[in-house]
Amino acid sequence: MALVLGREEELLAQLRALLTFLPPPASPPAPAAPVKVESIMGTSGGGRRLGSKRDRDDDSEAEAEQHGDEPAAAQPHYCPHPPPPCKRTRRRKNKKKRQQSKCLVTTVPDFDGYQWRKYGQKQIEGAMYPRSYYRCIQSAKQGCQAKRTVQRNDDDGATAPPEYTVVYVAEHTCTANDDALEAPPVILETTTSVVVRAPAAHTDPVVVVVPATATTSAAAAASACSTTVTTGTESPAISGDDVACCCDGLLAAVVHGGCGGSWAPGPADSVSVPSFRLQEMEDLTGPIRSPVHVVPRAWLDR
DNA sequence: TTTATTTGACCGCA
DNA sequence: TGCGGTCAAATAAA
Repeated sequence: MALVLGREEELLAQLRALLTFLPPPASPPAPAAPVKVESIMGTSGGGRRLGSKRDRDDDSEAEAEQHGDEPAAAQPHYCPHPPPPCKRTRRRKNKKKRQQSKCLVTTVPDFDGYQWRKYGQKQIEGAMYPRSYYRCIQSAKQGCQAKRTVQRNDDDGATAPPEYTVVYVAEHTCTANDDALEAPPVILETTTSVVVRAPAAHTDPVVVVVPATATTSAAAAASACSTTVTTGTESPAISGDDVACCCDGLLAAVVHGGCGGSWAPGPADSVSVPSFRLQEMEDLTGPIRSPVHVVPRAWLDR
């Protein structure tokens, strides 16, 4: 028993460490701004210019205008009226130095409590799937520097649900979304149950993090999604038997990798989560949803 | 009209 | 020099 408690504490510590990039434990999670239920990349946008804007000379103006989106603090060296030595006066803010980052492998890349806006996508050398680049949706309003990249892990398509490697760069500096406290966020009301897949390839424990109110048992949590959490490039130190605990509104379950093989995919393993359903990730050919649909703790307490 | 996404070009770092 | 990250016009959806 003491052993289990110790593991819980260990898990808690790790979760907290991870969640420093996510909603702060003591304060309401930032998420929450009313989000659109549908923000599926594949259904909107899609425009693409034919010519290169950089062939034009009005870049400086556009750059200056664009600069308004970024916080002054984020660009301490930016001069509002610099002689444009080149077409791009605004230079990388976060490329020069490696920023602190955290890596997370998950089947639900959007399930992190924050809203993100995609600003780029790129096919990475040697990667089967393109990498998507997101920044915090509060970057414009509050100058939040948080960013993340989402890339589907290479697989032969045999694994389902697909796993994504999410790398968080820079901590959120945005405060809890005020709007979120004024109006409830829209929770995805997907009616599809989450089909549990046996993480056959996993030997590491699988950490599942879901809102505490979403399920009543760790097993359900584990069934809701499978998320392997890693910090940096290191494997989590989590090990051991199934553990369930509550962590600031989050219910976490650690499922030893060995149990994965015992999970048989199929309808029998579908789990319906009352009042909170995780969104089933669509096939990778589909878009990666940007907005996150998570119940802020403030809402849970109501 | 506003908002969000797509996507080729640009640019810095390794 | 190549790769990865970012920019921003174009464009579709809301």
